[in-house]
Amino acid sequence: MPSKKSSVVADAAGDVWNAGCPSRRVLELVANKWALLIVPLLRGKPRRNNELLRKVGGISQKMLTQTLRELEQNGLVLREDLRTVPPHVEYRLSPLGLSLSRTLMAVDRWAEANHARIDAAQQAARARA
Amino acid sequence: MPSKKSSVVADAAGDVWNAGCPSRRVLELVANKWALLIVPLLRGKPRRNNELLRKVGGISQKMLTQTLRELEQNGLVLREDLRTVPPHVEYRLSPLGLSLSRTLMAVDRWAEANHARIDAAQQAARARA
DNA sequence: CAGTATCCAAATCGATACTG
DNA sequence: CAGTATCGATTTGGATACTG
Repeated sequence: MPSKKSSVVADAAGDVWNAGCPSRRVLELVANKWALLIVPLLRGKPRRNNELLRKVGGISQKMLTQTLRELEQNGLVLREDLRTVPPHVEYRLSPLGLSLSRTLMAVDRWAEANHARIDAAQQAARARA
Repeated sequence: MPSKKSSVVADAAGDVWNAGCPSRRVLELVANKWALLIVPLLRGKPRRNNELLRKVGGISQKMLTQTLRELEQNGLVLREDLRTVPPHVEYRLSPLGLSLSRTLMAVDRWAEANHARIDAAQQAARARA
């Protein structure tokens, strides 16, 4: 009989764990705090550059642009230039981006729900050390 | 009447979006590819250093140790030294880490399920540029 | 408003050599 | 086996100044 196909997580040969697999690129695209913050923020209404700059605490214009461009290049974010004067540009999620946003929102929520526990654990570790 | 308390995502003042909020630290802890790969790998059985080194494609000893220590310090991973000769050390998830692993697995799975779409979008973008 | 361009300090990370 | 220590190349990212 053929060996049972194990679940991806049980056996690491699966996919993202394999450097070089295309899914690893996607993981790296997503594994950064600005993407983790921006993508969920883009749900619902489209957002403008300055708006994002204000809402994403601590981000610089450089990183905002860079992250948005990267997300756009990978089909997650759509950029719409209304071609007005003064300029008005809107960013929103593509359907694919919307799908991703559900997953990333879960990460954000986990962070918010558990930061107290993490902080406590860190305190305890520091006390030990 | 009091203004309706908006959902965290609808209004960014919430939490992770606020630089300086403790939950942001948690986000940064998790927003890195090695954590995203290691935490889900630790589900089920405990894993050893060399085992992880092999399973997590592309990671170096340095990054493995560094990531494990960081996760340990924050209460997500438990390190057990069996104190044998030759050394035998096992890493496993704490209950908190197990909780996180469910969220992170979803990210990994999304990457695996959608990398073809992302690749296609990127191709298209390149063709355009 | 919505960016781009540039400089440069700091953080990241792999490779290598070494230890208990 | 399970690390630590160190060096140096690369990357990252903020600040600042400028553009259409």
